[in-house]
Amino acid sequence: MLDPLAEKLSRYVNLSVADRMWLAKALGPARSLPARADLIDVGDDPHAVNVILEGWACRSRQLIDGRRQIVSLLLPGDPCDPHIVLLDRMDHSVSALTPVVYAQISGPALLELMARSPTLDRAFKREALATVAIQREWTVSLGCRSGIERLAHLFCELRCRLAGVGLAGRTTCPLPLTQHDLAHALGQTSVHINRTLQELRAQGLIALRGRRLTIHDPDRLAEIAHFDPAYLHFTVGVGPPAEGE
Amino acid sequence: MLDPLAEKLSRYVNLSVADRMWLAKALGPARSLPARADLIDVGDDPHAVNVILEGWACRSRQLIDGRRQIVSLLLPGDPCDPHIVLLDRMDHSVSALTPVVYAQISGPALLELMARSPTLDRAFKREALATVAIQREWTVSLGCRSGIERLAHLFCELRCRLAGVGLAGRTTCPLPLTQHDLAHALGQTSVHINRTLQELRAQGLIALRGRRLTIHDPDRLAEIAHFDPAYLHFTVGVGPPAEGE
DNA sequence: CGGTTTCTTGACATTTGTCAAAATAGGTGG
DNA sequence: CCACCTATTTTGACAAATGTCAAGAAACCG
Repeated sequence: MLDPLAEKLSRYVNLSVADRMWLAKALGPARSLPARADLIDVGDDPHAVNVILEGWACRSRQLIDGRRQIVSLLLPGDPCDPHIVLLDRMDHSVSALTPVVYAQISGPALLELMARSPTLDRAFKREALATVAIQREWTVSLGCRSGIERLAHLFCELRCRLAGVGLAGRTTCPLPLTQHDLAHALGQTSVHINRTLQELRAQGLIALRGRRLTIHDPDRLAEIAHFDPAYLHFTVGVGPPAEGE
Repeated sequence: MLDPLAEKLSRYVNLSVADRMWLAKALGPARSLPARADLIDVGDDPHAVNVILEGWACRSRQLIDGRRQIVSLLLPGDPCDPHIVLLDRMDHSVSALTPVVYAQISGPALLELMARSPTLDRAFKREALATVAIQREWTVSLGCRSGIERLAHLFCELRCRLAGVGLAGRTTCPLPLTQHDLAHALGQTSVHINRTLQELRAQGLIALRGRRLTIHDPDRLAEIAHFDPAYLHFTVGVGPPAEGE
């Protein structure tokens, strides 16, 4: 998984060897961040696009009384809004949930990239559209799925997205989130998440141990979740399933 | 309100007269749609960008068991994802909540527009970023705001967005949604919305009659809602408040 | 091994949903 | 302008889902 970004963009377009090369060259040096640290904070002026290379991060917002909502999860290969550079002020923060390795693409480098390769241009645009679609799907989850459905849906989505960058098998993937994190992402209490997880386990649908998720019955889980992967817009087929880490 | 799109884009950049002209020329003929009709349905292949000129529409998703979630509201001036043309299949539908007048910008016309004017290019990109930011804020609302806070937040947001296209005053704006619509947008029951509305009225914060919202105490409403308009990213000031309709 | 984080449990409170019906408002044809 | 029909809003009684608080158990980390 040297280049999860290229891997991810490959789900949207067919990248040429040259595209991959340019992409690699546009990426700045790898940087590391410990868990819980911020990549960007609310109010910062974003000057580059961050790309997650290893580890998990999230976008989150905090209300003044302390309530916190994880608004989206960023997995390896995920760029943070290719056009974010156009904004003057972050309206949310991006922080590491696990230790994270990331790299930056500067604004000018990104522009050059997209000018040079129409394919990459198209890839970034599709990626952005898929990202909004995911955001919409989260809105649907929070708006009208029950506790158990939300959890099931999130698990289906995460497995799919990770599979898209070769980090998940058909029935298993890493899940380095605490129940507290899950609670913040799904708009519920960790206590309630805990009970819902037990329900899923009791029904023999999943196992979750040692930061790894195993889905025993993918079809039934997807059915419970009302999960339809169409919104991920993976137009180019996912490669051979690696039972990856 | 001849050109709500130009008005809206003016919140993100300073449009030149030429920009406005090109914009007007790129827009296809105005089309009308009765309330409840679909502009686009799930599964359709989007071939143009729809721009709302008059009336309100929404993006929504429906689960197989009938549950429905309004995922976002489209007001006059709102374009539906400038790059949507790149997708092959809609993952949600866009439908009219009131009678709607809209126009289309074809894919090629949009590309030409953005090639000709860097300002317009920038405007559409910022508009897209602001749209995602709104989607994120809805995620926050559904994830961690209570019934009364959600309603308050939505009202604050709608007034601001409408003011951005000259359709709202400082304390009043049209609100052509039924309580049923509000319920679908806020992930609650219409019965509960009804009770929450009464609570807001009882506290002397708002009035809502005849499809028009009046906010008696904007500051307190914003405070209750934890509303901070920063996420709308209106970087260019809103013009003189019209007590418009 | 000791300390910290994460997970689990129980009893209980609160919010929100459900169902069903009545009241009101709005729209249309006569 | 009235009468009637339909869509919307409002109410009440009750059920279900989820949150709160507090404490103990287990896992993880150095």
